[in-house]
Amino acid sequence: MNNPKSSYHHGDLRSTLLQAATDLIREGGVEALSMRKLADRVGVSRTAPYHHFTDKHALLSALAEEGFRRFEQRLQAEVGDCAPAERLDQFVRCYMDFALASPETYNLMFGSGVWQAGAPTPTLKAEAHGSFRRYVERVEQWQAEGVLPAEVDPLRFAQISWSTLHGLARLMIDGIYVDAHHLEALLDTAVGLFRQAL
Amino acid sequence: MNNPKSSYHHGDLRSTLLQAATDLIREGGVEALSMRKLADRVGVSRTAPYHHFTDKHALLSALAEEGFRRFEQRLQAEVGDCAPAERLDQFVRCYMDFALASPETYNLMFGSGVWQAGAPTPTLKAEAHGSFRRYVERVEQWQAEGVLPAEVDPLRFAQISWSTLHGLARLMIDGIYVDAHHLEALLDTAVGLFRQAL
DNA sequence: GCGTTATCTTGACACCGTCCAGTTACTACA
DNA sequence: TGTAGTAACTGGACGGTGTCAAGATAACGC
Repeated sequence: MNNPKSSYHHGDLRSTLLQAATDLIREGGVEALSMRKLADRVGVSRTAPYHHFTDKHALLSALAEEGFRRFEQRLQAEVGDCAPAERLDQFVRCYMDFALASPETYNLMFGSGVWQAGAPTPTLKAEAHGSFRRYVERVEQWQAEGVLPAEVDPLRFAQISWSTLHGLARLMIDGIYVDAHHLEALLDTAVGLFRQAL
Repeated sequence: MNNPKSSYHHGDLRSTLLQAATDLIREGGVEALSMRKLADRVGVSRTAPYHHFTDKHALLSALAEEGFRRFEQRLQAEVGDCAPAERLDQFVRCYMDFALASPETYNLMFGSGVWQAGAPTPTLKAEAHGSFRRYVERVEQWQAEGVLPAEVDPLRFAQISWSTLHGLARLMIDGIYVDAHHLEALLDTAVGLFRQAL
Protein backbone atom coordinates (compact mmCIF):
# COMPACT_ATOMS: atom_id res chain seq x y z
CA MET A 1 0.00 0.00 0.00
CA ASN A 2 2.86 2.33 0.79
CA ASN A 3 4.44 1.51 -2.53
CA PRO A 4 1.64 1.79 -5.06
CA LYS A 5 3.82 0.31 -7.79
CA SER A 6 4.00 -3.05 -6.07
CA SER A 7 0.35 -3.42 -5.22
CA TYR A 8 -2.04 -5.14 -7.57
CA HIS A 9 -4.31 -2.14 -7.57
CA HIS A 10 -2.37 0.87 -8.65
CA GLY A 11 -4.58 3.34 -6.87
CA ASP A 12 -4.05 6.32 -9.13
CA LEU A 13 -3.63 4.82 -12.55
CA ARG A 14 -5.70 7.30 -14.52
CA SER A 15 -3.70 10.38 -13.72
CA THR A 16 -0.44 8.44 -13.80
CA LEU A 17 -1.32 7.35 -17.31
CA LEU A 18 -2.06 10.90 -18.38
CA GLN A 19 1.26 12.06 -17.01
CA ALA A 20 3.22 9.27 -18.65
CA ALA A 21 1.40 9.87 -21.93
CA THR A 22 2.37 13.53 -21.80
CA ASP A 23 5.97 12.53 -21.25
CA LEU A 24 5.98 10.03 -24.10
CA ILE A 25 4.48 12.58 -26.45
CA ARG A 26 6.94 15.25 -25.41
CA GLU A 27 9.78 12.83 -26.05
CA GLY A 28 8.77 11.69 -29.50
CA GLY A 29 5.55 13.25 -30.71
CA VAL A 30 2.08 11.76 -30.78
CA GLU A 31 3.29 9.01 -33.06
CA ALA A 32 5.57 7.76 -30.31
CA LEU A 33 2.62 7.14 -28.03
CA SER A 34 1.25 3.64 -28.07
CA MET A 35 -1.04 2.11 -25.51
CA ARG A 36 1.43 -0.73 -25.00
CA LYS A 37 4.47 1.46 -24.44
CA LEU A 38 2.40 3.62 -22.15
CA ALA A 39 1.32 0.67 -20.04
CA ASP A 40 4.87 -0.61 -20.04
CA ARG A 41 6.31 2.65 -18.79
CA VAL A 42 3.77 2.87 -16.01
CA GLY A 43 4.59 -0.69 -15.07
CA VAL A 44 1.19 -2.15 -15.69
CA SER A 45 -0.21 -4.72 -18.07
CA ARG A 46 -1.07 -3.95 -21.69
CA THR A 47 -4.77 -3.70 -21.21
CA ALA A 48 -4.93 -2.05 -17.83
CA PRO A 49 -5.34 1.45 -19.36
CA TYR A 50 -8.58 0.30 -20.98
CA HIS A 51 -10.23 0.28 -17.58
CA HIS A 52 -9.72 4.04 -17.39
CA PHE A 53 -10.04 5.04 -21.04
CA THR A 54 -12.36 3.24 -23.39
CA ASP A 55 -10.03 3.99 -26.27
CA LYS A 56 -6.73 5.42 -27.29
CA HIS A 57 -8.92 8.12 -28.74
CA ALA A 58 -10.45 8.78 -25.34
CA LEU A 59 -7.01 9.09 -23.76
CA LEU A 60 -5.92 11.61 -26.38
CA SER A 61 -9.14 13.53 -25.87
CA ALA A 62 -8.45 13.72 -22.16
CA LEU A 63 -5.00 15.13 -22.91
CA ALA A 64 -6.57 17.66 -25.27
CA GLU A 65 -8.96 18.72 -22.53
CA GLU A 66 -6.06 19.29 -20.18
CA GLY A 67 -4.51 21.39 -22.91
CA PHE A 68 -7.57 23.59 -23.18
CA ARG A 69 -7.59 24.13 -19.45
CA ARG A 70 -3.91 25.09 -19.38
CA PHE A 71 -4.49 27.38 -22.35
CA GLU A 72 -7.35 29.17 -20.65
CA GLN A 73 -5.33 29.53 -17.46
CA ARG A 74 -2.49 31.19 -19.34
CA LEU A 75 -4.86 33.51 -21.14
CA GLN A 76 -6.49 34.58 -17.92
CA ALA A 77 -3.13 35.15 -16.26
CA GLU A 78 -1.45 37.02 -19.07
CA VAL A 79 -4.25 38.87 -20.80
CA GLY A 80 -6.55 39.56 -17.88
CA ASP A 81 -4.58 42.27 -16.10
CA CYS A 82 -3.33 44.39 -18.93
CA ALA A 83 -4.24 47.79 -20.33
CA PRO A 84 -7.24 47.50 -22.65
CA ALA A 85 -5.25 48.85 -25.59
CA GLU A 86 -2.71 46.07 -25.25
CA ARG A 87 -5.06 43.20 -24.64
CA LEU A 88 -5.52 42.24 -28.29
CA ASP A 89 -1.80 42.32 -28.85
CA GLN A 90 -1.22 40.33 -25.71
CA PHE A 91 -3.82 37.77 -26.67
CA VAL A 92 -2.25 37.19 -30.05
CA ARG A 93 1.20 36.81 -28.50
CA CYS A 94 -0.09 34.49 -25.82
CA TYR A 95 -1.94 32.31 -28.32
CA MET A 96 1.08 31.92 -30.53
CA ASP A 97 3.44 31.39 -27.64
CA PHE A 98 1.30 28.59 -26.30
CA ALA A 99 1.01 26.92 -29.70
CA LEU A 100 4.73 27.10 -30.47
CA ALA A 101 5.94 26.26 -26.98
CA SER A 102 3.89 23.07 -26.79
CA PRO A 103 3.12 22.12 -30.36
CA GLU A 104 2.21 18.59 -29.40
CA THR A 105 -0.45 19.79 -27.01
CA TYR A 106 -1.69 22.18 -29.65
CA ASN A 107 -1.86 19.32 -32.15
CA LEU A 108 -3.91 17.35 -29.69
CA MET A 109 -6.29 20.22 -29.02
CA PHE A 110 -6.90 21.13 -32.64
CA GLY A 111 -5.64 18.16 -34.57
CA SER A 112 -7.95 16.26 -36.86
CA GLY A 113 -7.17 13.10 -34.92
CA VAL A 114 -9.47 14.07 -32.11
CA TRP A 115 -12.13 15.96 -34.05
CA GLN A 116 -12.48 14.03 -37.24
CA ALA A 117 -15.79 12.43 -38.07
CA GLY A 118 -17.47 14.39 -35.30
CA ALA A 119 -15.94 12.04 -32.79
CA PRO A 120 -14.81 14.41 -30.00
CA THR A 121 -15.68 13.49 -26.43
CA PRO A 122 -18.61 15.56 -25.13
CA THR A 123 -16.43 16.99 -22.38
CA LEU A 124 -13.74 17.97 -24.87
CA LYS A 125 -16.34 19.56 -27.08
CA ALA A 126 -17.61 21.55 -24.11
CA GLU A 127 -14.13 22.68 -23.15
CA ALA A 128 -13.31 23.80 -26.67
CA HIS A 129 -16.57 25.60 -27.23
CA GLY A 130 -16.21 27.35 -23.90
CA SER A 131 -12.80 28.53 -24.96
CA PHE A 132 -14.14 29.95 -28.19
CA ARG A 133 -17.18 31.51 -26.53
CA ARG A 134 -14.90 33.39 -24.18
CA TYR A 135 -12.94 34.60 -27.17
CA VAL A 136 -16.09 35.99 -28.77
CA GLU A 137 -16.79 37.86 -25.55
CA ARG A 138 -13.31 39.28 -25.68
CA VAL A 139 -13.90 40.48 -29.22
CA GLU A 140 -17.12 42.18 -28.15
CA GLN A 141 -15.25 43.89 -25.36
CA TRP A 142 -12.50 45.01 -27.70
CA GLN A 143 -15.08 46.44 -30.03
CA ALA A 144 -16.71 48.30 -27.14
CA GLU A 145 -13.33 49.65 -26.13
CA GLY A 146 -12.63 50.86 -29.64
CA VAL A 147 -9.67 48.55 -30.13
CA LEU A 148 -11.40 46.71 -32.93
CA PRO A 149 -13.72 48.10 -35.62
CA ALA A 150 -17.31 47.87 -34.40
CA GLU A 151 -18.97 47.49 -37.78
CA VAL A 152 -18.46 43.73 -37.97
CA ASP A 153 -20.46 40.94 -36.46
CA PRO A 154 -18.32 39.96 -33.48
CA LEU A 155 -18.91 36.26 -34.08
CA ARG A 156 -17.71 36.42 -37.68
CA PHE A 157 -14.76 38.52 -36.63
CA ALA A 158 -13.88 36.07 -33.90
CA GLN A 159 -14.07 33.17 -36.32
CA ILE A 160 -11.89 34.81 -38.94
CA SER A 161 -9.28 36.12 -36.54
CA TRP A 162 -9.11 32.78 -34.75
CA SER A 163 -8.68 31.18 -38.15
CA THR A 164 -5.74 33.46 -38.83
CA LEU A 165 -4.04 32.53 -35.60
CA HIS A 166 -4.85 28.86 -36.01
CA GLY A 167 -3.60 28.82 -39.59
CA LEU A 168 -0.42 30.62 -38.68
CA ALA A 169 0.19 28.26 -35.80
CA ARG A 170 -0.38 25.25 -38.03
CA LEU A 171 1.90 26.52 -40.79
CA MET A 172 4.65 27.29 -38.31
CA ILE A 173 4.36 24.05 -36.40
CA ASP A 174 4.33 22.02 -39.58
CA GLY A 175 7.13 24.06 -41.09
CA ILE A 176 5.19 25.19 -44.15
CA TYR A 177 5.66 28.58 -45.77
CA VAL A 178 6.46 30.54 -42.64
CA ASP A 179 9.69 30.86 -40.74
CA ALA A 180 9.88 31.41 -37.00
CA HIS A 181 12.35 34.24 -37.58
CA HIS A 182 9.58 36.49 -38.83
CA LEU A 183 7.07 35.69 -36.12
CA GLU A 184 7.10 39.19 -34.65
CA ALA A 185 6.65 40.87 -38.02
CA LEU A 186 3.87 38.44 -38.87
CA LEU A 187 2.01 39.04 -35.65
CA ASP A 188 2.30 42.80 -36.19
CA THR A 189 0.84 42.38 -39.64
CA ALA A 190 -1.96 40.23 -38.29
CA VAL A 191 -2.83 42.65 -35.50
CA GLY A 192 -2.67 45.55 -37.96
CA LEU A 193 -5.08 43.70 -40.18
CA PHE A 194 -7.46 43.05 -37.30
CA ARG A 195 -7.47 46.66 -36.18
CA GLN A 196 -7.80 47.84 -39.75
CA ALA A 197 -4.69 49.90 -39.25
CA LEU A 198 -2.10 48.94 -41.78
CA MET B 1 0.48 -9.01 -72.39
CA ASN B 2 -2.89 -7.83 -73.56
CA ASN B 3 -4.26 -8.26 -70.11
CA PRO B 4 -1.83 -6.45 -67.83
CA LYS B 5 -3.43 -7.99 -64.75
CA SER B 6 -2.37 -11.46 -65.71
CA SER B 7 1.21 -10.70 -66.60
CA TYR B 8 3.92 -10.93 -64.04
CA HIS B 9 5.05 -7.41 -64.83
CA HIS B 10 2.22 -5.04 -64.37
CA GLY B 11 3.60 -2.47 -66.74
CA ASP B 12 2.00 0.59 -65.20
CA LEU B 13 1.97 -0.14 -61.51
CA ARG B 14 3.07 3.26 -60.24
CA SER B 15 0.19 5.25 -61.63
CA THR B 16 -2.27 2.42 -60.97
CA LEU B 17 -1.20 2.50 -57.32
CA LEU B 18 -1.69 6.25 -57.12
CA GLN B 19 -5.16 5.93 -58.59
CA ALA B 20 -6.15 3.10 -56.27
CA ALA B 21 -4.74 4.98 -53.30
CA THR B 22 -6.84 8.01 -54.21
CA ASP B 23 -9.91 5.77 -54.36
CA LEU B 24 -9.18 4.13 -51.01
CA ILE B 25 -8.68 7.51 -49.37
CA ARG B 26 -11.84 8.91 -50.89
CA GLU B 27 -13.75 5.91 -49.59
CA GLY B 28 -12.54 5.99 -46.02
CA GLY B 29 -10.04 8.75 -45.36
CA VAL B 30 -6.29 8.54 -45.10
CA GLU B 31 -6.63 6.15 -42.20
CA ALA B 32 -8.27 3.62 -44.49
CA LEU B 33 -5.21 3.49 -46.71
CA SER B 34 -2.78 0.71 -45.93
CA MET B 35 -0.03 -0.53 -48.17
CA ARG B 36 -1.41 -4.04 -47.92
CA LYS B 37 -4.98 -3.15 -48.83
CA LEU B 38 -3.64 -1.02 -51.64
CA ALA B 39 -1.58 -3.86 -53.07
CA ASP B 40 -4.52 -6.18 -52.63
CA ARG B 41 -6.90 -3.95 -54.51
CA VAL B 42 -4.48 -3.56 -57.39
CA GLY B 43 -4.05 -7.32 -57.45
CA VAL B 44 -0.39 -7.39 -56.65
CA SER B 45 1.69 -8.75 -53.82
CA ARG B 46 2.14 -6.96 -50.50
CA THR B 47 5.58 -5.66 -51.21
CA ALA B 48 5.29 -4.82 -54.88
CA PRO B 49 4.46 -1.15 -54.18
CA TYR B 50 7.84 -0.77 -52.49
CA HIS B 51 9.53 -1.01 -55.88
CA HIS B 52 7.83 2.22 -56.89
CA PHE B 53 7.67 4.08 -53.58
CA THR B 54 10.36 3.75 -50.98
CA ASP B 55 7.83 4.31 -48.24
CA LYS B 56 4.21 4.78 -47.44
CA HIS B 57 5.32 8.31 -46.73
CA ALA B 58 6.69 8.63 -50.27
CA LEU B 59 3.40 7.45 -51.71
CA LEU B 60 1.45 9.99 -49.68
CA SER B 61 3.87 12.69 -50.75
CA ALA B 62 3.29 11.79 -54.37
CA LEU B 63 -0.44 12.13 -53.81
CA ALA B 64 0.10 15.51 -52.17
CA GLU B 65 2.12 16.64 -55.17
CA GLU B 66 -0.72 15.66 -57.45
CA GLY B 67 -2.99 17.71 -55.22
CA PHE B 68 -0.82 20.78 -55.59
CA ARG B 69 -0.86 20.42 -59.36
CA ARG B 70 -4.64 20.11 -59.46
CA PHE B 71 -4.94 23.07 -57.12
CA GLU B 72 -2.76 25.25 -59.31
CA GLN B 73 -4.68 24.19 -62.40
CA ARG B 74 -7.96 25.21 -60.83
CA LEU B 75 -6.55 28.54 -59.72
CA GLN B 76 -5.26 29.30 -63.17
CA ALA B 77 -8.55 28.35 -64.77
CA GLU B 78 -10.86 30.17 -62.38
CA VAL B 79 -8.86 33.17 -61.24
CA GLY B 80 -6.84 33.89 -64.36
CA ASP B 81 -9.54 35.30 -66.61
CA CYS B 82 -11.47 37.51 -64.28
CA ALA B 83 -11.76 41.25 -63.75
CA PRO B 84 -8.89 42.50 -61.56
CA ALA B 85 -11.29 43.75 -58.92
CA GLU B 86 -12.79 40.29 -58.51
CA ARG B 87 -9.61 38.27 -58.52
CA LEU B 88 -8.99 38.42 -54.79
CA ASP B 89 -12.55 37.39 -54.10
CA GLN B 90 -12.35 34.66 -56.69
CA PHE B 91 -9.10 33.37 -55.27
CA VAL B 92 -10.51 33.11 -51.78
CA ARG B 93 -13.58 31.29 -53.06
CA CYS B 94 -11.52 28.96 -55.18
CA TYR B 95 -9.15 28.13 -52.32
CA MET B 96 -11.97 27.30 -49.96
CA ASP B 97 -13.92 25.39 -52.53
CA PHE B 98 -10.94 23.22 -53.30
CA ALA B 99 -10.25 22.56 -49.64
CA LEU B 100 -13.82 21.68 -48.75
CA ALA B 101 -14.57 19.72 -51.90
CA SER B 102 -11.58 17.42 -51.47
CA PRO B 103 -10.67 17.61 -47.81
CA GLU B 104 -8.61 14.44 -47.98
CA THR B 105 -6.42 15.88 -50.70
CA TYR B 106 -6.11 19.08 -48.71
CA ASN B 107 -5.12 17.08 -45.65
CA LEU B 108 -2.44 15.37 -47.68
CA MET B 109 -1.12 18.65 -49.07
CA PHE B 110 -0.98 20.52 -45.79
CA GLY B 111 -1.24 17.81 -43.17
CA SER B 112 1.47 17.41 -40.62
CA GLY B 113 1.85 13.81 -41.71
CA VAL B 114 3.79 14.81 -44.78
CA TRP B 115 5.58 17.90 -43.44
CA GLN B 116 6.43 16.98 -39.91
CA ALA B 117 10.08 16.86 -38.91
CA GLY B 118 11.06 18.55 -42.15
CA ALA B 119 10.50 15.28 -43.95
CA PRO B 120 8.76 16.38 -47.16
CA THR B 121 10.03 14.96 -50.42
CA PRO B 122 12.16 17.49 -52.31
CA THR B 123 9.76 17.43 -55.23
CA LEU B 124 6.79 18.03 -52.93
CA LYS B 125 8.61 20.87 -51.28
CA ALA B 126 9.30 22.40 -54.67
CA GLU B 127 5.67 22.06 -55.74
CA ALA B 128 4.37 23.60 -52.53
CA HIS B 129 6.82 26.48 -52.52
CA GLY B 130 6.06 27.20 -56.16
CA SER B 131 2.43 27.43 -55.25
CA PHE B 132 3.13 29.93 -52.50
CA ARG B 133 5.57 31.94 -54.59
CA ARG B 134 2.87 32.40 -57.22
CA TYR B 135 0.52 33.57 -54.49
CA VAL B 136 3.00 36.21 -53.37
CA GLU B 137 3.19 37.41 -56.97
CA ARG B 138 -0.57 37.63 -57.02
CA VAL B 139 -0.52 39.73 -53.87
CA GLU B 140 2.01 42.10 -55.43
CA GLN B 141 -0.21 42.42 -58.46
CA TRP B 142 -3.26 43.08 -56.31
CA GLN B 143 -1.36 45.77 -54.50
CA ALA B 144 -0.32 47.35 -57.79
CA GLU B 145 -3.92 47.27 -58.94
CA GLY B 146 -5.08 48.95 -55.78
CA VAL B 147 -7.17 45.99 -54.66
CA LEU B 148 -5.03 45.51 -51.57
CA PRO B 149 -3.36 48.14 -49.37
CA ALA B 150 0.15 48.80 -50.67
CA GLU B 151 1.73 49.75 -47.35
CA VAL B 152 2.43 46.20 -46.30
CA ASP B 153 5.29 43.91 -47.19
CA PRO B 154 3.66 41.62 -49.77
CA LEU B 155 5.39 38.56 -48.35
CA ARG B 156 4.07 39.19 -44.85
CA PHE B 157 0.65 39.91 -46.23
CA ALA B 158 0.72 36.73 -48.29
CA GLN B 159 1.73 34.70 -45.26
CA ILE B 160 -0.96 36.14 -43.03
CA SER B 161 -3.76 35.93 -45.56
CA TRP B 162 -2.78 32.38 -46.47
CA SER B 163 -2.81 31.59 -42.78
CA THR B 164 -6.35 32.88 -42.55
CA LEU B 165 -7.52 30.70 -45.41
CA HIS B 166 -5.57 27.72 -44.17
CA GLY B 167 -6.87 28.13 -40.64
CA LEU B 168 -10.45 28.47 -41.79
CA ALA B 169 -10.11 25.45 -44.04
CA ARG B 170 -8.64 23.40 -41.21
CA LEU B 171 -11.30 24.42 -38.71
CA MET B 172 -14.07 23.60 -41.14
CA ILE B 173 -12.61 20.34 -42.37
CA ASP B 174 -11.97 19.16 -38.84
CA GLY B 175 -15.44 20.21 -37.79
CA ILE B 176 -14.31 22.59 -35.07
CA TYR B 177 -16.33 25.67 -34.30
CA VAL B 178 -17.40 26.71 -37.73
CA ASP B 179 -20.63 25.92 -39.45
CA ALA B 180 -20.67 25.60 -43.24
CA HIS B 181 -23.85 27.65 -43.36
CA HIS B 182 -21.94 30.83 -42.68
CA LEU B 183 -19.12 30.20 -45.11
CA GLU B 184 -20.17 33.02 -47.43
CA ALA B 185 -20.42 35.53 -44.61
CA LEU B 186 -17.06 34.39 -43.28
CA LEU B 187 -15.34 34.76 -46.61
CA ASP B 188 -16.85 38.23 -47.00
CA THR B 189 -15.47 39.16 -43.61
CA ALA B 190 -12.05 37.77 -44.52
CA VAL B 191 -11.92 39.62 -47.82
CA GLY B 192 -13.09 42.80 -46.11
CA LEU B 193 -10.30 42.40 -43.60
CA PHE B 194 -7.74 41.88 -46.35
CA ARG B 195 -8.84 44.95 -48.28
CA GLN B 196 -9.05 47.01 -45.10
CA ALA B 197 -12.64 47.76 -45.95
CA LEU B 198 -14.87 46.63 -43.15
C1' DG C 1 -17.27 -13.01 6.74
C1' DC C 2 -19.17 -12.70 2.25
C1' DG C 3 -20.70 -11.23 -2.07
C1' DT C 4 -20.28 -7.44 -5.33
C1' DT C 5 -17.63 -4.74 -8.02
C1' DA C 6 -13.68 -2.30 -9.70
C1' DT C 7 -9.19 -3.25 -11.08
C1' DC C 8 -5.66 -5.63 -13.23
C1' DT C 9 -3.43 -9.80 -15.97
C1' DT C 10 -2.59 -13.14 -19.66
C1' DG C 11 -3.68 -14.82 -24.12
C1' DA C 12 -5.28 -14.18 -28.50
C1' DC C 13 -6.69 -11.95 -32.96
C1' DA C 14 -6.34 -9.23 -36.82
C1' DC C 15 -4.11 -5.86 -38.57
C1' DC C 16 0.02 -2.89 -39.88
C1' DG C 17 4.82 -1.31 -42.36
C1' DT C 18 8.69 -3.24 -44.22
C1' DC C 19 13.09 -6.25 -44.60
C1' DC C 20 14.91 -10.26 -46.94
C1' DA C 21 15.82 -13.95 -50.11
C1' DG C 22 14.20 -15.85 -54.01
C1' DT C 23 11.54 -15.94 -58.71
C1' DT C 24 10.14 -14.08 -63.08
C1' DA C 25 10.20 -11.45 -67.22
C1' DC C 26 11.89 -7.81 -69.88
C1' DT C 27 16.15 -5.43 -72.21
C1' DA C 28 20.48 -4.68 -74.17
C1' DC C 29 24.21 -6.36 -76.16
C1' DA C 30 27.10 -10.35 -78.42
C1' DT D 1 19.49 -15.67 -81.39
C1' DG D 2 21.59 -16.46 -77.09
C1' DT D 3 22.90 -14.70 -72.87
C1' DA D 4 23.94 -11.63 -69.14
C1' DG D 5 22.06 -8.13 -66.44
C1' DT D 6 18.51 -5.72 -64.39
C1' DA D 7 13.99 -4.25 -63.11
C1' DA D 8 9.67 -6.02 -61.42
C1' DC D 9 7.39 -8.95 -58.55
C1' DT D 10 6.52 -12.80 -54.88
C1' DG D 11 6.06 -15.13 -50.22
C1' DG D 12 7.80 -15.55 -45.69
C1' DA D 13 9.00 -13.46 -41.59
C1' DC D 14 9.66 -9.94 -37.82
C1' DG D 15 8.29 -6.77 -34.64
C1' DG D 16 4.98 -3.62 -33.84
C1' DT D 17 -0.02 -1.91 -33.16
C1' DG D 18 -5.14 -1.48 -30.90
C1' DT D 19 -8.30 -4.09 -28.47
C1' DC D 20 -11.46 -8.10 -27.16
C1' DA D 21 -12.45 -12.00 -23.92
C1' DA D 22 -11.81 -14.79 -19.87
C1' DG D 23 -9.87 -15.20 -15.65
C1' DA D 24 -7.31 -13.59 -11.28
C1' DT D 25 -7.03 -10.32 -7.46
C1' DA D 26 -8.08 -6.98 -4.07
C1' DA D 27 -10.93 -3.40 -2.15
C1' DC D 28 -15.57 -2.07 -0.37
C1' DG D 29 -20.35 -2.37 1.47
C1' DC D 30 -23.25 -5.27 4.09
